[in-house]
Amino acid sequence: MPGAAKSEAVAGLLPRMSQLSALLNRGQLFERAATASGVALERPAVTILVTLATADHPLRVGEIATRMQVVGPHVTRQLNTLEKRGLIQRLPDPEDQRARLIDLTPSGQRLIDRYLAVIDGWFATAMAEWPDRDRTEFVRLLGRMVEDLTAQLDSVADSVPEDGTR
Amino acid sequence: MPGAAKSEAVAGLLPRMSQLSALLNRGQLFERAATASGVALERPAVTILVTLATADHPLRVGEIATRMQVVGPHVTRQLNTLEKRGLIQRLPDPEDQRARLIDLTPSGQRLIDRYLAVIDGWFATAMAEWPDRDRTEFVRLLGRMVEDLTAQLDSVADSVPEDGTR
DNA sequence: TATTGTTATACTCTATAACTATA
DNA sequence: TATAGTTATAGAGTATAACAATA
Repeated sequence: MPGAAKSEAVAGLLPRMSQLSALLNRGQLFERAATASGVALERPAVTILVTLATADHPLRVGEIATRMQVVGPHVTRQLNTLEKRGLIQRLPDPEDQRARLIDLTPSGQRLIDRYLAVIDGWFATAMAEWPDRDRTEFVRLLGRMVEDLTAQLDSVADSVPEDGTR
Repeated sequence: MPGAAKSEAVAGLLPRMSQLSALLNRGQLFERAATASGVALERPAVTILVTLATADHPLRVGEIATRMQVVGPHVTRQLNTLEKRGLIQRLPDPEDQRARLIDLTPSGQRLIDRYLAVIDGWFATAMAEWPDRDRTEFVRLLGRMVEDLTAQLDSVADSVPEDGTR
């Protein structure tokens, strides 16, 4: 049987990941960072700005949705708000008249830079006592975990067609 | 200035953590595991069972809420469903007549064991190619990150009393 | 006919407010 | 008077359905 690793090693992984997730979603990481950086936007809107800032080039609506793992209409609604506030702009995509390229305005870039600076500062402080090597390793392993877990879930989805096993 | 670590090392941490969180919340880790293990419950209800299973002894309602980082009424509502289905039971707390101790029934224990076995199996498969050392390190560092980030956010909350800075 | 994005609507999850019982 | 839990209600976040425009 391939693919089965020691299960004892991974016991306790789900609770930890859930806690981390709760910290992001309800532990007010967002809320407090927004306050501390003077950002008066809802969480989903900020998430879009973070996605755009991380991409460093304009993204299509569909691409934003994929990266955020949400559906298109959700992105559209947030973009409407962000556009009204002058934080993003919808540009025509020269390669496809149906699509739009979403880009940060200078004002949007400044805002999200402030926000990310606060968060990164908190992360840095939280890990201040860590050995350098642990910091590097954690970022690396976290990235790999996201990749491998995504692939694993995709393969599960493929092998369980429609209605599930039962 | 104490507490400031290299910020370059932590750049990219937020996107990764967000992705992991999205995988848990919307990437259908839960939904697929529930299907694969034949668990017909909503996500919040399963989260409570996981919390109880991880604790290995009965918990008060308030303690469940704290561990899940949610408020009391949310827990109560889920418990009502779980009790009706015979998966948990409310026992009197001998030390305080106001409190109740929530415990898994044998049926609830079996159900959550099946569910956790599926998830742990997926985690193990996702990390099958990892060196043993990386697996261990990841679990350790993830645990420490949760601790340290929680402490950091608490200290931020303390230093920003009511209305925030601006 | 398939795809990109939008609008309108509905659902899931969690919080706040008001209350009861015990400390 | 404060605390543990419950009930009822409200809100935030995201999904599904129906549609328009371009490919």
